[in-house]
Order: sequence, then structure tokens, then C-alpha cells
Amino acid sequence: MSSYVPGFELPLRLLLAFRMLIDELHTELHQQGHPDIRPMHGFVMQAIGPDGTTAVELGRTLGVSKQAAGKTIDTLERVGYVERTTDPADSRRKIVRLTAYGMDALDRSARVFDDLRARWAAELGADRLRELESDLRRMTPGNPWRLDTPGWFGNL
Amino acid sequence: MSSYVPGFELPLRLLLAFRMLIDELHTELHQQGHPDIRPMHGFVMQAIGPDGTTAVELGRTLGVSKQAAGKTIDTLERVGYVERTTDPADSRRKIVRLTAYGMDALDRSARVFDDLRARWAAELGADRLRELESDLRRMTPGNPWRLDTPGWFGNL
DNA sequence: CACGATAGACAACCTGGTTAACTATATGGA
DNA sequence: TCCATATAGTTAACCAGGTTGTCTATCGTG
Repeated sequence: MSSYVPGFELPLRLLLAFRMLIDELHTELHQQGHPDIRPMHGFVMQAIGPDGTTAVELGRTLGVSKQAAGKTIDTLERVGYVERTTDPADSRRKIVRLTAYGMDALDRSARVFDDLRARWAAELGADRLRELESDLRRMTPGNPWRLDTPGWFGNL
Repeated sequence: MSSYVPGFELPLRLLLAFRMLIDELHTELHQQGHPDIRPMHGFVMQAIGPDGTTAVELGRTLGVSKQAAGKTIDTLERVGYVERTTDPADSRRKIVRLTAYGMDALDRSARVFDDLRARWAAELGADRLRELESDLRRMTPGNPWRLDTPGWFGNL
């Protein structure tokens, strides 16, 4: 709105900064052979991890029901980012694993984020950026790898 | 997941910080007579503004179709945050205005965000917080009142 | 070996987005 | 003045992704 309230700016700037980075990442990925990737996919693939996981476990990690996790896996499978294999040790379980294409998306994401961070460092100075990260780390204790973001966005 | 990639931390911390503020805001609001408010409502009510708006205009502001804006208005109307009145000057238009209850939600949000910012200042020091905000402002040029967040979240 | 727990699939439902089609009303130019 | 065009809002059909509940198959243990 028009009325300037200092307290409003902090959350909005944090969100804008996040959106900027995510948008730039995906513009890059779309040009680098990943036209179908969406921001959510990155979170899910991070949650799947290098060793694979199951729908139930993925649901717990993402903060959604196992059914919702199953649907998400369906989507990623259709795009070619994951594949399901049955667990030889337990025929109830289906292990979801990243494909080479999926791992490529994660590798490229890491590289793009590093580039974007370097751009921030060039603009702000390396010291200021480190301070910014340190301050954010201080205000958001715990590991940054909380991947329940899909569940969180769900009830926005 | 486990492999530490510096570039990944920045966006994740920005998002975590945003989520923390939003979650704390809504915990507060739920206890202050707004049990039905959801994060999205704040954005929409900000977009409606003190003078009211129409569904088409709101859709443009939020970055969604006029039909989606209409549905959102329905929801907010049901909860009691907005009311529709017909424009006497143009009988096609229906002006959507915040109710007193809706304005109360915005007022309380502003106060809670100010409190949260004060808590950050107490933890980080006022100078560091101002630097953090200044750095974010520098990296996210433009006004922070881009309210197309609902549309943006839509295709996450 | 039977029973409780677990993994996954399926169905029905909700929300909030989309596009398309339709009605009613304004508006501006011939 | 009248008609063509543009605009506001509603409705419908569809989609994605979340929910809960139910069902089957399999595991593991007492």
C-alpha cells in the first residue's frame, strides 16, 4: 500500500530476494536443457537425495501426506527426473531414485546458485554478504535443509 | 542434501527467515481474534488497499486471472474480511472494500511485524539489521510492494 | 501361524489456479 | 442516435496438488 510501515519491509524484502534467486535459477535451467523444471521439483529432488527414498519417507520429509508425496513422484517420473524400483529386500517398498537427468538438474542448480551468490558478493562485497548470511543464520537457527517447504506453501 | 554447497544456503536462509516471520505473525493473529486468517489473505488485503478495488484490477495486481481473483474475494467475503458494493458510477463494477474486521487484521499485522523487527534488532543490533535491510534493498531493487506473490506461489 | 504394523494405491473431496463462454453495461465513432 | 466494441463479472469445465479414508499386499513378531 502507500503507508510505509518499517516492519513490513523486512519480510517482503526477504521474500523478494528469495523469489529473485529462484526466478533467475529457473530461467537459467530452462535454457540449460531443463524446460519442464519447476521450483518445487528442486525441493523434492533434494529431499529424495542421492540414495533414493520411499513415498512414505518422502512425505515425512516434505511435510505432506504419503498420498501427496506419491502424486508428486508421479509428476517427477513423467518428466523423467526420478524412477521407481522395487526394493529387493521388501517387496512392499518402492525405492524412488533420481535419474541421471534429475542429478544433472541438481548439479546445474548448485552451479547456478554459486554463480548467483558470486554476483551478490560482487555487488555487496564478500564481507557484507558473509555478514548477511551470518545474520540470517543467527535468526533462523537449525539446519537450512528443512525441506518441508512444499507442505508449507500448501497452506499459504 | 548432506554435501554442503555454499550457494544453496543463501536462498534457503532467505526463505526460512521469511517463513519464520510469517509463521510467527499468524500464530499471533490467530490469538488476537483472527483465527481464520491465512498468509495469502494479508497479501490480498494489502492489494485491495484502503480505497477498495475491483476483481479485474485485483487480478492484475496479484498476477492472477480475474476469475481467480473473484474466487479469492469470495473466500475473504465468507470470512468477513471484505464486502462487495456496486459502483454507483458504473453498474458493471463491484467495488471490493475491506471491512472493519479486515482493517483490524492489517493494523495488527503491522504491529506484529514491527515487534518482530524489534526482536531482530535486539538480537542482531540495530546497525546490523539496518545493514541487512539495506543489502536486501540493494539486491532487490524496486518497491517491496509487489503483490503478485499469490500468482508467483501458484506455479511453484 | 496369526495378528498388528507398514507401504503403496485408489477414490472422493477441497482449494485455488487456468481458459472459454456468456450476460450486462459502458463508451465512442459513423 | 445507434451500433460496434470493449469491459466487468459470473459460471462452467478442467487441472494440480493437497487432504482423509479405505483397501490390499507384505513384513515381522509373539
